[in-house]
This record gives sequence, structure tokens and C-alpha cells, in this order.
Amino acid sequence: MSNTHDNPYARLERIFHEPGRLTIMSNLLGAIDGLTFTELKEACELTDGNLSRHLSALENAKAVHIKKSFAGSRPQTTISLSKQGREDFMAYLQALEAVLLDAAEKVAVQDGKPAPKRTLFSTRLANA
Amino acid sequence: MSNTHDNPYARLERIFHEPGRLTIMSNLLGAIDGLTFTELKEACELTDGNLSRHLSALENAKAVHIKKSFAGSRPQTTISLSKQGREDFMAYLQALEAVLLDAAEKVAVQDGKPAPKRTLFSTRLANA
DNA sequence: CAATCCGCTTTGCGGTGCAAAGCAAAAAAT
DNA sequence: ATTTTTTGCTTTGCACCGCAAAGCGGATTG
Repeated sequence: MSNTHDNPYARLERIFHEPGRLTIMSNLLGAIDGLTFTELKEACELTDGNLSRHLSALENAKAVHIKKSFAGSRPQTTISLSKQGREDFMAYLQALEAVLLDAAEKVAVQDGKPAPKRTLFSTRLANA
Repeated sequence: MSNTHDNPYARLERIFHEPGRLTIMSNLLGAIDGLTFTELKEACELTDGNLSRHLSALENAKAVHIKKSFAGSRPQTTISLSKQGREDFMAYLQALEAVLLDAAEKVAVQDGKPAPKRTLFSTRLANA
């Protein structure tokens, strides 16, 4: 238990709970070697300014690692998940899943059907 | 397609994409006859002020219906989902699910495993 | 040697979540 | 009878933040 509340809604870490940052983290999740600023920008469909700002926030939260270098003579920024960022984001996804399952249960009860107890992340994380 | 983008991250309606409001909507989803202000407050673990503010926002968005009456001599506010609120929130939940599945796929690819294609809401909604 | 482009960062502002304060009416206490 | 407390909310104030637009240094192109 890392958080004070067991309430899953209270466990949705603000740093990730933002559409733009969700996209960023998700895309980085699939890119072990990181992505360049431009690649990330296009994958996320974000403007330069917004990506830059979100990345600063994520870097302050130690969620991503930002490496500045050069490709030829042009500057090139490469962004990758930090170990902690990956762990924290997976925890966030689990909380999201809990929220979704909670809502699903409410709907099911309303419909008089048994609640679905499927899980996407919990088991996967248990293996890691 | 109600939205301009097919990007699931862009479909996360702000009005619902807020932990406090997610809790509110989810709890209302399970209460067909609505909940009183106090019941909702306790179910969501929100302060009076925050619940009040979120409810105003949700009412402006036509997502909930707010009925003011009296229980004995005391004022009593009863909140329930509007038809549109229910539909919109279910759509939001589907978008959330898509986001979660996208992330799950990224993780799976990373692990060299096949992506899980489970679904919580889509099928349920198809029946409605 | 302009002018344009590239790869970002910074600025400005409008919107908003949250804690604390406020408020009217009812109930309880004295 | 009159203070005090409780109930059931609403309002206020502020700090934070997402976003669009502007800025900026260096490379490249005409």
C-alpha cells in the first residue's frame, strides 16, 4: 500500500492522469530505447509547446529520462521511461483498471447481471 | 463517431476525467433512484464544498439531474444521472477502456507476448 | 546575407480543483 | 428564551495547470 487511501479513485496519480501525459507514457511504454522529441510529438499528436511542458512535469516527477544530444549538427532530445516512471505508471494503470471494474460492476448490478471480474494488468504485474 | 479524433486519448471528456467526478458518476451509475447529497458525499469521500462544485459542473453539462426537496423540515438534495449523462459517461468509460487496452498492448509487445484483447464495456454497451 | 526552417522553450492567460469560510434554518443545550 | 451546535449545503480565494501563441538560437536554403 503506497497510498493513504484504498479508494481506487484517490489513487489516480495526477501526474499521469492527464490525457496528454497518458499518451506520452503509453507510447514510451512501448519504446524501450526511447523516442525522439519529434517522434513522440507525432505519436501523441501534441504540439511542440504542450509536449515540452508535459515532459518537464514528467521529468520533475522522475518519471522520464531526458537525454540531449545531436543528430549530425542538429539538436536531438531523446525521451525514455525511468525505472521508477515505469513502475509508477503501471501502478497508475492498475488503479485505472480498478476504477473501470468498479464502474462495470455498478452497471452490471443495475442490469441485474453478475459483475465481470476480468483483469488486464494485475496478473501481468504479478509476473514482473 | 461523436468526436473529431479517433485517437482514444483525445476522447477522454474532461467533464468526467477527474477523479472526484469519476467517483460521483460511478456511484450514480449504480443508483437508479439517485442519491442524496450526504449519501453521495460519504460514498465518494468528498468534502461538502468539492461535491457541491463538481455537481454544479456536472449539472451544467446536463449529466446529472438535481432535485431539491425536504425530508421532514430539513432540505434534501437528490442527485441522479440524466439519460444523456448516462450515455455520455458510458462512452467515456469505453474511451478509458481503449486507453487501457492500448497501454496493455504496449506492455505486451514489450514483453514479447501477444496482446490481450479483453473488453469490459464495448460488448455490454452493444446490448443496450 | 536575408529568409526560412528546425527543434525545441517560454510566456500569458483562462479555467479549475481544493480548502476554508460562510450561511440560513433547525435542533439541542442551558 | 436564548445561546450554541448541527445540518445541509454554497461561495470565495487562491494556487496550480493545460494550452495556444510567441520566442529563440542555430542550421540550411535561396
